[in-house]
Amino acid sequence: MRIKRETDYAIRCVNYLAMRHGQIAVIGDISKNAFVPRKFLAKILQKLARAGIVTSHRGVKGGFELARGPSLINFLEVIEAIQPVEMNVCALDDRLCALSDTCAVHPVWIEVREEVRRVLAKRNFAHIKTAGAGTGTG
Amino acid sequence: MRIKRETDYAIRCVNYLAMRHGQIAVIGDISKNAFVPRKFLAKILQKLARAGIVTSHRGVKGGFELARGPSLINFLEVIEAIQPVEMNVCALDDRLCALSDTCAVHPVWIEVREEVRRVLAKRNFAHIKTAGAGTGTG
DNA sequence: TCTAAACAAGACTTATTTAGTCCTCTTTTT
DNA sequence: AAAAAGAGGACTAAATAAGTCTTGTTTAGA
Repeated sequence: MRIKRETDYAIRCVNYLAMRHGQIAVIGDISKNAFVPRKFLAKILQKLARAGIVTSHRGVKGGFELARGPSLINFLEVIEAIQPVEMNVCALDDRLCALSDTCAVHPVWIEVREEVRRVLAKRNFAHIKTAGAGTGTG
Repeated sequence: MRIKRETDYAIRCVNYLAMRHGQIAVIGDISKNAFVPRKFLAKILQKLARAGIVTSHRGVKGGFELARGPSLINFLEVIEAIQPVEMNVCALDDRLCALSDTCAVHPVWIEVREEVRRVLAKRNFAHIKTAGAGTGTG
């Protein structure tokens, strides 16, 4: 049970922007500092922008910045900007499992999913200790 | 972020054995009732047996049964018999990410992983309401 | 108003993982 | 010894993940 690499990249990217909150950063800059492949990062930033987590500026002097303060952005939203937190398919959408109606385990998956989402929602980007150099992968 | 189908099958399989705790069930029987492909289920049961969750009996009159009472088996162990709970790769093993040492996000993934594991460990197979017919998928 | 520096977006490609099947072997009861 | 189980490795196909490529649009500034 693992997040996608893309999601890890998104978290690191947001973390980098959080460290330089207030400044506009260009894709190439974020790419180098968060160690994310440039082209791939461009896609990720688009998703974060659509989710309202970052703001993009086009044109010469363009780039990206956080849409809000780091303390107002949590892990859950960043993750869900990239991929759903499902745990089990049925917990996200009953219709994806033919047996949900009668299944005794189904309600447990629903509960588990909600608890996990709460765990993720508790962490925001002001919580992260920017101790020293670190921007690296997790 | 999702468990594998195989893991879902394992949970349903253990749940079925929990419902008929005390009896030995044959693969074909479990397969029909838990709606898991027979050959695939055989593999899953091997993993559950190696993990000490079920006991296998070979030969004629053979089959499988729970190794302990349903209240003594939790979601986490069944899941981890099939796949690790990682969240992010680095949270399972630092060495899988070159940047773990300096990464500011790394410690957060470690915490999150432990909390998620606790959430899963809280659910055991006595907790599951076997209300009516239900054995279906989640 | 032209140009260069940015981002936007969809199509495409490749690698990896998942979800199984198949075949052969061993064990155990009758 | 025969038949009914499980054990285990090799193999395959489908799905998903991870990225690249190409072309287009926006904007600041000379």
